Parts: sequence; C-alpha cells; structure tokens
Amino acid sequence: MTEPKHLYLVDGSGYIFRAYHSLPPMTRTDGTPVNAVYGFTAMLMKLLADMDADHLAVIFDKARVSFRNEIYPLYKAQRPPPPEDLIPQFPLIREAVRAFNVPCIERDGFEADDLIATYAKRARAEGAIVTVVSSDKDLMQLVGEGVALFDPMKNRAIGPAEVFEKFGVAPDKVIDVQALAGDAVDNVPGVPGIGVKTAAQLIGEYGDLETLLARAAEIKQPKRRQSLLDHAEAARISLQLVRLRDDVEVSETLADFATAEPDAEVLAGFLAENGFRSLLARVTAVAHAKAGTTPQPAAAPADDDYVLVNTLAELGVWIAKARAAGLVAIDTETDSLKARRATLVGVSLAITPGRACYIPFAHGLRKAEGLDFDGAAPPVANIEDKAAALALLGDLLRDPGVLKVGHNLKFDLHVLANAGLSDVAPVDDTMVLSYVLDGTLHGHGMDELAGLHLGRRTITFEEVCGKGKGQITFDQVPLDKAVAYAAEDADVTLRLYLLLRDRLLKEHMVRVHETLDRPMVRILTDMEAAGVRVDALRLKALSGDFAKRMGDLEDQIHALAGHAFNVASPKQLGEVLFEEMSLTGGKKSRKTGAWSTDAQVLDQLAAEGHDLPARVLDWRQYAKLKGTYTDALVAEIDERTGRVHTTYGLTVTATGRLSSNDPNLQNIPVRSEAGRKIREAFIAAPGHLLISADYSQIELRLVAHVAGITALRQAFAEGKDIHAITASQVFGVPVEGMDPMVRRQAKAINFGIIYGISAHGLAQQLGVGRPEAAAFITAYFARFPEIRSYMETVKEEARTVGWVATPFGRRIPIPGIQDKNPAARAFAERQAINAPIQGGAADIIKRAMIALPPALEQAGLATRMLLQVHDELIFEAPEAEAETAAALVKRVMETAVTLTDDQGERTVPLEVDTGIAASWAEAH
DNA sequence: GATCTCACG
DNA sequence: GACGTACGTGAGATCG
Repeated sequence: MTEPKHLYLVDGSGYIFRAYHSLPPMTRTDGTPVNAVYGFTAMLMKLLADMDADHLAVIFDKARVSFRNEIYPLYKAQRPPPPEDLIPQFPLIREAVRAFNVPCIERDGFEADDLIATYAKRARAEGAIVTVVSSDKDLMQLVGEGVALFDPMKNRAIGPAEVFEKFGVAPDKVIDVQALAGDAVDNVPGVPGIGVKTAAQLIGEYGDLETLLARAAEIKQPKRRQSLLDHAEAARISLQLVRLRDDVEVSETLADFATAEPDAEVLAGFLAENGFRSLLARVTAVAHAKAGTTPQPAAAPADDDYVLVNTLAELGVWIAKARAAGLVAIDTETDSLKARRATLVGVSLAITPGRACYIPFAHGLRKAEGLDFDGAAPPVANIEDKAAALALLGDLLRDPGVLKVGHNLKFDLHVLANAGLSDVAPVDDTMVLSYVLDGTLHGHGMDELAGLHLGRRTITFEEVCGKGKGQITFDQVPLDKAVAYAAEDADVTLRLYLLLRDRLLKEHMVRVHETLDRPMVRILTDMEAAGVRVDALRLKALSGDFAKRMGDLEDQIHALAGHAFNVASPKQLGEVLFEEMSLTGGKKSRKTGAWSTDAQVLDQLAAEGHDLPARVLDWRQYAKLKGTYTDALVAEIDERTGRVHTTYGLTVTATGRLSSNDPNLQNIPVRSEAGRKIREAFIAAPGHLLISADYSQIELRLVAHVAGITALRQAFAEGKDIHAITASQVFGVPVEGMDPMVRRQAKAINFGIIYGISAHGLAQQLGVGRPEAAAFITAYFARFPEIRSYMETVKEEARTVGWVATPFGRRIPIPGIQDKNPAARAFAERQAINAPIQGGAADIIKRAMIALPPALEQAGLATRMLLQVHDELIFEAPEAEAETAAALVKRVMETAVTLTDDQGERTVPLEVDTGIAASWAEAH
C-alpha cells in the first residue's frame, strides 16, 4: 500500500494581507514598496521547508467582484481598497510564487476560497489528502475527512474539534451558523440580533437553516421569532454568500500541482532583484546542502581568485595579460561620489572571469598622517612607486589594441582624468549595454545586474564602508576587504560584458549600441568636464531681489488671510482657501483627500477675481526660481573651474533621451520673464561667446516621417508654418490673416498628436469641452488620415512584441500594454505612440553630438560642446570663430541623419536655428 | 520617504 | 458604462 498523495492549498491573498500588516514599510532601491513581498516570500519559504506535501498550489483572489455580488451587490462592498503601497506588490508576489516554481492560481469571478474548495474536492476524489493553509474562518466549512486546515498564523492544525470550538457546531453546519450570524466585515447580512452563540444553539436544536426558518414560528422568544420571520430571505441569501463553491470549472488536475525544484537562477534572480539578501543567502545555503557541497558565502564563490597587486612587477604581469587578451574590465575606487573631485584610491582589473586584481593607490594615507608606527611595518601596502604605476596603467588605458570595459565608465573616466590619466580608449560600458538591451525594464546598477544575470549577490558598498554617519571612505577600508569588494566589481563587469555583448548580437542591437549610445560615453564625459560658466554675482543679486518680492507678497497674503501661515505648505494653503475663505472650485485629490492648490486651480480662482490665490501664484514663482535655481546654482559652482558641471544620465529615460542631474541643467527657466533672468547668468568664458543651436519642430517632423503624413511632409519640405497649416486644414481657415488663437489651438493639437492624443487631455489643455476637443481630433484625423493607421500599427506592435522601436532601431519596452486595467492600458498605448517620436528625436541629436566634436576639430576650431537640452545644443566658442562654428554646427546637425522612405527618398528635412551671444538667454 | 508642485523639452 | 488621462524628466519644500 502506498502513502496517499498530500496536497497543500495555500490561501495566497490571506498571506499577502498578513505579511503587509505585520511588517514595517520596506522599499527596493528603485523605490518599489516590498514589505508584503518580503513577508510573503519568507512565509512561503518557511512553508516549503516545513511541509511534507508532494503537491502544492497557491491560490489568489483575482478581482474585487465575484459571482456573490450578483446575488447580493453589497457583498464586501464597504471593504476599503487595498493600501496604495500594497497595490504594486500584488504582481511581485505572483512573481515570487512562480520563482519558487509553485503553481499560482486565480480566476475571474471567484474568490480564492471557492477555488480552494474546488481543488480540495477534486483532490479528495483522486484519493489525496488535503491541507488548506489559511487563517480564514470561512474555510472551516471544508474541514472533514481527509481535509484539514492549517493556521500558519498560530502554527496549528484545525480539525473538527477546533471548528466546534469556534462555531459551536460540526464543520458541515458552519455555513448555517454563518448565514444566521452574518458578518459585518464582509457585509453578509445574517439575521439581526443573532450572533454565533445563538446561531449555534438554534442550528443544534433544529438541524439546519431551512428547517429552522420553516419552523421559526415555534420559537418562544418573541423578538428572536419576529427577527427570524422578518429576515428569512436575508438568511437564505447569506447562506448562498458563505457557502463556498466547490464546482468551479477548472482545468488543472492534481498532477499539475506536483511539487518541483525551483530553477536556482530564476529564484536567485528574483530575490536579488528585490533586495532580499538574507533570503537569498538562505536559498543558496540550502542549495549547497542539497548538492552536498560546502556552503560558501554567496558573495565570494570558491573559484574566484582575487588578488592584491602592489608591486610594479606584478602590475606589469597583469598589464601584459590584458594586452594579450585585448580586453580588460576596469573599476576605480575613490573617496567621493562626486567623480570630478574624487581622488583615485585604487584600481581593479579583470581579464578572465573569476580572476581579478586590486591595485591600492591611496589607502590609509590620511589616517597614517602624524602617526608613529614605531618602526613597525605600516598598516597598509599601497602600490610601490605610484607615479611609475600610473604611467604603466596609462599606457594600457591608451593602448588602441585593448578594449577597456567599465560599469558606468563615465565616472571612472573622470576619476582617472583627475589622476592624470586621460585619453582612455577604446572603451565600452556594461551599464549602457544593459540599457540598450532592456531599457527601463529594470535598473542598471551593478549589484542589480549581477543578481539578475549572474545569480550572484555582490558585496555592497555599505557592507564595506557602513552607512549613515559612521560611513567611512574607501581609502579607510582594510586591504583584504578592499580587494574582495573592488576585484569583484571588475570581475562582475567582465562577466556582464561577455554576457551582454552576446545578447547584443543575438538581439540585433549592435547597431544601436555602436552608433548611438556607446560613443556618447566619451562625448558626455567631455561635456561634463567642460561645465558652463555661471555669473555668481548676478545670481546672488537675483536671489536678493526674489527674496524681497517674496517677503512683500507673503505679508500681503497673510493680511488677506487674516493670519500668518506657511505659504509654501499646500496643506495650509488649501485650508485657508477652501475652508476659512470658503472659496469654491476646489478639487480634492483622490489619493489623500487633500485640497489641490496647483497652478491650474489657483489660476481659476485668480481669474474669478480673488486676490490671495493670485499673490500665491506670484510668490510660488519667486520661491521656485530662488530655491531651485538662483541659490542652488550658486552653490553648484565648482571653485576650481568657476563653472557648473552637471552629470548626464545615459541610462535613465524610457525613450532614449538623456537626463541631467546634480544640478539639472535641462530645466533652466525660459518661459517666464523672471525665469529668463536666470538664463542671463549662463555666460561664456572671457573672450568667448555661447552658441545655441536647436532643432526646429523635430518631434513633429518625426511624426510626419514615421506616420507617413504626406501633407505634413510637404509642408515641412516647403518650409511652411506647420501650426498654421494644421489650423488651416483642421478648421478650414486660410493661413493668410489667421487668428493667433486659432493657430494656438492647432499647436496644442499637434502637441497632442505627439503625446498620443486623448479628447480629455486636449480639452483640458485648450480649456474647451470634451466633445469639442473630440471634434478637433476627428477633423485632424480626416485631414491627415495616415496618423490613425500609425497609431493603430504602433499599438499593435507593442501588444505583440511588448516593445516599440524608433526609426533607428532603439527598442522601447511598453510593459503596461497588456494590462487588464483599461486606464493603465490606455496610458501604455499613449506611451507606445509617443516613444518612437520622442526616442527618434533623441537618437538624431545623439548622432549629431557624436559627429560634432571631430567635425569641429577637423575644421581647426576650438569651439566646445557644453550642454544638451533634448533638442538644443550649447557651445562655447572663441569670439573670433563663433560665426564659423555656428555655421558648421548647423550643417552637421541638419545632416546628422537623413530621414528617408522605403525608396530612399528624403521624407522631411531637418532644420536648425542658431544664435550667438554672450549669454544663454540672448543666444537662444 | 511619500506627496505636491513646478521648472524644462 | 467605468476606468483616469495628454509624453518624457529632476528638484525642493512640507509633513508624517
């Protein structure tokens, strides 16, 4: 006789809420909340370790609406929606289940409990015994021969005795008791005045609910009798609500739930991606134990060979090996996150996977100063003859026959340049490779990629240097730890490079990487190093001016309110406007219920003649300009160069654009008069001028190109005013003598097209009714019919392959396109429409940026490229050559790419406007 | 750390 | 008929 099969059915939804409420908020490095994911994963791991089952499935509730709502619409109706920070965790939790290779079940229209009842019944029919894992009392009705309940919360089994203890009846009568007693939480009505105690007593006496209702007239207590007579129907409905369906049509059989070992890589990848280090360590320990191998710390597999190099002879050997291989992965360690002002503390190199070295240059120096080692050996052993070592390293870094690969190499290039090692070439960057391949599907930090692709948990910087106040700089790290950390980074970089380069080929992304993103590493490094001159005195003067205006406005605002309050607090402002002053037209945000006080709301109130909101708008403008620009920019001026140096993000945006941070120089004010004053402080070095060169209407040109809109193409080819042409087509008015308001509306429609138009969005932008906006769109589609098929095609593309592409082949994942939430799907569709356009424009300016520095140099010009603002480039030119340089820049930008159709014919020309002046404000 | 607001293309 | 809205970023101030 064989043992009966044993099936575990886990109530996944119950697990989720318990995990969520029992753990403090936790977030992943990308900000995604994961406390419930963590708790759920930990509980699932514990269950897998403890249980004796050979079959297992986790069951989830799918939607908030089930067949019970058809019986009784109020069922579970007053239940609050799940907390905001729990919602993004639901899909991750399903991913967790799959990562453990456990079946993950849900079905529309049914609650998890119904599915559990169904599978339990089927498994019993196949002779298996069943354990239902849940703390939910509603599942107690299933307890019986071969079906037990296990409460993971109290860690105890629940059999008939425990059910009787809870409901005062046997399991098969539980639903009769529940139907009578009702349930306030789930909105099961029950019979008023009857609780579990009374219900159990009545069912004990009459046998079941139907008999009780039929004989209700016999009951002695008058109130109870009347309530039963009055609410018999409610009791019957309640019975239907609490009785679990065990006849759901399901396709899975018991065999489908047979337990199987998880794929170690998938599981490790999931745990690493979510930052669950302790769980990852436990999993690897278990895997080693099962394989009979000695558990190794996951961070340092036994076959990794990381060594310290501190003699010139040893360094020479590594450099010779790198030359022979033609490839070396490199990583620098420093004492600061600000690459341009960081000191080179050490360098690590890797040439073959699993082997790497670390060369310390500046460990322990500061601490050793003034210390007397009493003749003993110094506590650190930096490389001997630092200058000679740097020279050797420099030769390798400049060797055209050796590819240098880094992760976020821009950072290392700054550090090396600071140490006197410049002109590093050729180079490649694993962070950029990862971005080209996967876009924003995941982050591109080394730790994350190591977990994802190598199933490996790397030593983190925090583990080596600590965090918060007690954090030390890398030069203070003992050498053994420094070697383990730094050498691993070079090793991981090399391994990632080999893996991602392979994927690049297989996934046909070589061209995008080679012609667009890889060359940008060098270009951006140079732009960041160049910086831009900013007139500190002028900004300080502006700051004082803004402060005074703010002070005056604040006084007026307080006087109008009748009391002082913090104008910068949207909360306090909302209360003043909409509660104290009882102004109408306020909106409360759906999420927090707070009054909205954004510019749109305040504008409306100001237009109605209210003074206070108008003053707040002014105050806000000055507060923004002062806080974000004048004060912040002055603080960002590098004292050594007298200039401001941004950092460009090459692997940040969804579409292929750059981003700019610390400080962001891509959002310097220009739209308002006061804002433009800040641009006046961006100036050229003495004897120089700034050149601004911006693509005219580049995104609309891309629309005309990708959507094949003949009329628009022709208008661009003829150099027409594109918004006026649009207005004339859509509204049927002549271009000559056109009302500027009509042109303005057409311009908004054109922007709408770029953004993946919606009637609501356009209506809001134009301040017209939605039907009117919808009519505009209809008219636009009628005049430019190609746009409609473009939109359909691109959405279809996104649906079938999960991504869309720019005209140059860059892939942009659209993960939400299959979302079952219509709003989320519509959002993804607009992204799909916009991405090839925004991304195509980003590709074009990258091509220009790559072509420009060599073009300028070949022309014998000393003009330098300083800034990029999506469709604009800023250069600094010696006065004497500015005109020549501007002409060259214009030509190179306009010819950076040629947009052609299938026949190789140009579709739309590119046009660049240039300006030359002493300040950015005037040049633009 | 989340939220709101606002600067840019 | 409901969903929840124009696309893409980064930063500062408030507040729990």
